[in-house]
Amino acid sequence: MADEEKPGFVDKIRKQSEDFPGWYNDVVRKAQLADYSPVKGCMVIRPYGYALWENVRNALDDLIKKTGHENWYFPALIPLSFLQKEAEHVEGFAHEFQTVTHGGGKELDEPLVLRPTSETMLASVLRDYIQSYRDLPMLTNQWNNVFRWELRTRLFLRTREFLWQEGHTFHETAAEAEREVETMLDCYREIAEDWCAMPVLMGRKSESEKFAGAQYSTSIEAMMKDGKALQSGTSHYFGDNFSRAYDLTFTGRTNTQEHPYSTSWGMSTRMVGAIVMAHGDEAGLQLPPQVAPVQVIVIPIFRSDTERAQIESALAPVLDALDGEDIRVKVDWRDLRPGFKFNEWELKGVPIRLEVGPRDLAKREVTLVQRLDRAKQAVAIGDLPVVLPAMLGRIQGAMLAAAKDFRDAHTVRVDSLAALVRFFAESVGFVITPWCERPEDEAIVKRETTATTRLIPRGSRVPDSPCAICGRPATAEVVWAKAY
RNA sequence: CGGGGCGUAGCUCAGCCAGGUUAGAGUGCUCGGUUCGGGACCGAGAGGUCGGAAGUUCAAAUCUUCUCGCCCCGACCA
Repeated sequence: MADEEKPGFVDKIRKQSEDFPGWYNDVVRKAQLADYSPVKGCMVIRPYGYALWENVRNALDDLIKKTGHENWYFPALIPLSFLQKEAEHVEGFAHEFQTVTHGGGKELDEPLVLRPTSETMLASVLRDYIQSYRDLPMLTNQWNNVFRWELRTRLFLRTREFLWQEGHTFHETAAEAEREVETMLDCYREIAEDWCAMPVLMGRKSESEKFAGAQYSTSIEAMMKDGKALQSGTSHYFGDNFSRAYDLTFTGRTNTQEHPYSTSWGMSTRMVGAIVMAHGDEAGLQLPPQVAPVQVIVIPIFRSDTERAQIESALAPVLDALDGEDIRVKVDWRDLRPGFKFNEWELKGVPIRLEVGPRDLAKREVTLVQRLDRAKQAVAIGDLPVVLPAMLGRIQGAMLAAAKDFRDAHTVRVDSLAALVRFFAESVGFVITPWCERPEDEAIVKRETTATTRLIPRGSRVPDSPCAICGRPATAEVVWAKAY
């Protein structure tokens, strides 16, 4: 019998193995990450979920600044005409617009669109800020909310309003802009792997999957525990598409009018959903220590005020020391039975539980339990400032390794359409094939399997074998998956 | 927007097919007591426009029509 099935353990959520979407909803809501709101398609991000997002956000914000970018802020409302200048961009986004048509009780002369993304606003404003090659590169970022009229919404994964950062940069040369695209994709990989313990594939999107208005898009793709892919960050190369459409020019080194090359890149609150689906199990959420709002939950076990006082005084110096180690510790003093608290904090995914009661105190010890496998171990109180950071580090590493093993175990290479169809008929995961990059092939595969191309891995070589779908000469290796 | 499912207490649901006292259970919540190392137990209590509207009927949670919302699958998408 698995631990999860024993009486007494978390059983208030649907089973991940039987109903993955139901499990996901239960975990998000019962771990108090988010809830549905009175507004269709929009969610309330609750304190625990927001704290998780803040940890991801802060790590990414540091990286963004370290790589030379500055934060700023633009309006949430964009004049409709701004959005209509770049043909491909409008075509891609127009059906997702949510529009403000009235103000002060009167109809506006021009409708204002709630930003689905801010390329058009940036390009319009930057005409004033970019005059000379000396003003470049302009490396910017903004943290904001964006609005897209999604037909089918899911908490964190797809909502009509979501939080993200959108980076926008402008460069003198195409080569420099393309390096920027790579740099930021690397930042996203770092956030995903080193912070969220989520291994990702990196690479270029196919023509049909790219961002509307981009010359090409790149992304990181992670595998969720149901074998589906989740695009977890994107970095786009625009060439001079936007600067031409918005008549953005600068005076070059040879006194000629030139169009800057631009990029944009984004990572959103979707990452919270990714963490849930990449690490969660039958007992609920499982959080990587690096981003866990609470890394160590202390469950004091006592029956009398005297016992409580003894625990308090034993814990005080330890809590001070852990604070010095920057470990996020919380003591759950609530008047509830320990077993109840064990379950609740497991559901909420806290990496380490520290139990301390009379039996432990008698030996000057505490009991540590890892969320990962419920492994228990007694540790001398004085050793905690050394043991806990090391244990958190090991858990972080183990979670990344487990996620990578899972992905590898669900990744296959095939060389025919028949094999691809068979795989998705009876299995889940990533399939790598040679491909000729014709969109017709993507349409065929989508019709037969509902899977789509996720990306052409960075650094992958042109295969010798022909396209798995149509037999024409292959120009790339591509990863197929069912995607969120 | 197509297909399927569901709206009854904060949450999970029973009751509906075969209309009929004052609409129920578990859980959660409040109070009291006993408890406390894996979701305790006993007792008392609060909590409901049965999603909404119209219709049929002596009588509607239950039947009919319309409508709104939510979930799942698909199309669209971070």
